[in-house]
Amino acid sequence: MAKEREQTISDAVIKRLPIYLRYLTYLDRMGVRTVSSHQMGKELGQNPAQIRKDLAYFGEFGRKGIGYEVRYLIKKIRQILHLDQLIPVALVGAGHLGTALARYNAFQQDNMRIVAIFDHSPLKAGREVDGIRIQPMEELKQTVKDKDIRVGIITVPDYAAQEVADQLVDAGIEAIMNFAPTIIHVPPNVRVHHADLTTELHSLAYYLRHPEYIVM
Amino acid sequence: MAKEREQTISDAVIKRLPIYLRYLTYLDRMGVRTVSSHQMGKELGQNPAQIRKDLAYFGEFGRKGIGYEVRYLIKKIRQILHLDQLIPVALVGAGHLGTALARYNAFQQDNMRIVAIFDHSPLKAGREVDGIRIQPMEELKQTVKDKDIRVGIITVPDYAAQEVADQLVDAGIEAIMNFAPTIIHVPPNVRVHHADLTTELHSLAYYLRHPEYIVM
DNA sequence: TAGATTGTTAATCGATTAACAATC
DNA sequence: TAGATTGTTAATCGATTAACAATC
Repeated sequence: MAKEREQTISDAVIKRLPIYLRYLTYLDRMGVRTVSSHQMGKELGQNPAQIRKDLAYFGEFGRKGIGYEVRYLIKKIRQILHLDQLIPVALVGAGHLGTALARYNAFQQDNMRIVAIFDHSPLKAGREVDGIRIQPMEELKQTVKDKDIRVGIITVPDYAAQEVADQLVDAGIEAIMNFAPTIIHVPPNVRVHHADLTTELHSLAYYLRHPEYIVM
Repeated sequence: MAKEREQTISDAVIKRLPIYLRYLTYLDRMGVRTVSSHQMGKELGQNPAQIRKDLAYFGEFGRKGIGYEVRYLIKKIRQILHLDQLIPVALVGAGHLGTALARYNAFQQDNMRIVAIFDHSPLKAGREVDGIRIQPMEELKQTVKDKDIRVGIITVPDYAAQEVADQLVDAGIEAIMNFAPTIIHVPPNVRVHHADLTTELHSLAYYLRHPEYIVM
């Protein structure tokens, strides 16, 4: 039933799946059993055809005339995203942002679990964040191996980000989420997502009304 | 010289401008005077033609045969993004993530300045974060008016996000950056950017190698 | 001058949306 | 049965890239 012929699927599609998943999880909590692409599209601000097409890349999950069974679709999307298995995550950089993310509940959900925290500063090593001991950078490689860590989150200052990325790659990490405000370069077999908080905020400024100009 | 005929410019273009700006600022700090679209593209992983085209929407900033003057281009991009004026920002939700962002240096740069922090909890009201007093929600509307606040950052839990968004809109805010893991709905004259930390992380899982399947 | 690089038009590529037969 | 809704193909739309004349 499911198409296992993985034609490469575009990033845009993959980025939407977790959004669908989140809404479906909400519906499930509300006790809703089935949902149509139309309903989902309305709530999420997306074209229903797009939602159907996105899902259809991976199989036939719906029923004509009925819609999608919420629980079943949740299960399927979790499978597609590999969120049906526990994914151990390492966080590097125990500053304000790093510790906030480690404590951030929404972040610790859905089987992605921060299981190790590293920091460059000897002052921080030994402290705990949410029950996880902060380790020195020297222990990164071994810990990644021991705990089977597959994803790294970078929350160090920009000037240190590339060096940390190199170390994560060297330790055998498969994917990196970078919160440092700089572009990092990694080999093609490692996936990087840039969570660009600053650029996101700055692009917002463009859309402000500008009363100081007379616009006509 | 600059085209003031604002054909609507696509979001994709606007989102790239702060990335250019950041790199140019770095170059300036390094003492670099001019840069070509080719150089920029190489560093930022982007097609040079795209960079030239993006910039050309707003004017002729480069010189044929030479490239772009770094300082001049910085100035121009800052103008385009309205970052040449101080933009007062309010942050709502003084939890872990909120306080971390308020203290986050990269966030307090480039004329976007968090000038007020609000929290629902009476326990938090009165405390300070980085010299800014946490105010109760009741004071939001008046403070937004008094301090001419134009942008709101939402860092409350998901279930509270829509309510906070409504209050920000009611107070006359022009743009919202939403960190709560949920979609919020606002009138069309208000701009919302979703900083979707969780979905970003979850989509990363898709790209992990999956040794448990035999892929052929 | 020769080489480099812009700004811009044209070509390509990819993503979104519309439409509809199939069917619950 | 009639109405609803999927999965999918075709049409549209938009964004990216290539190419090149202009020119520093």
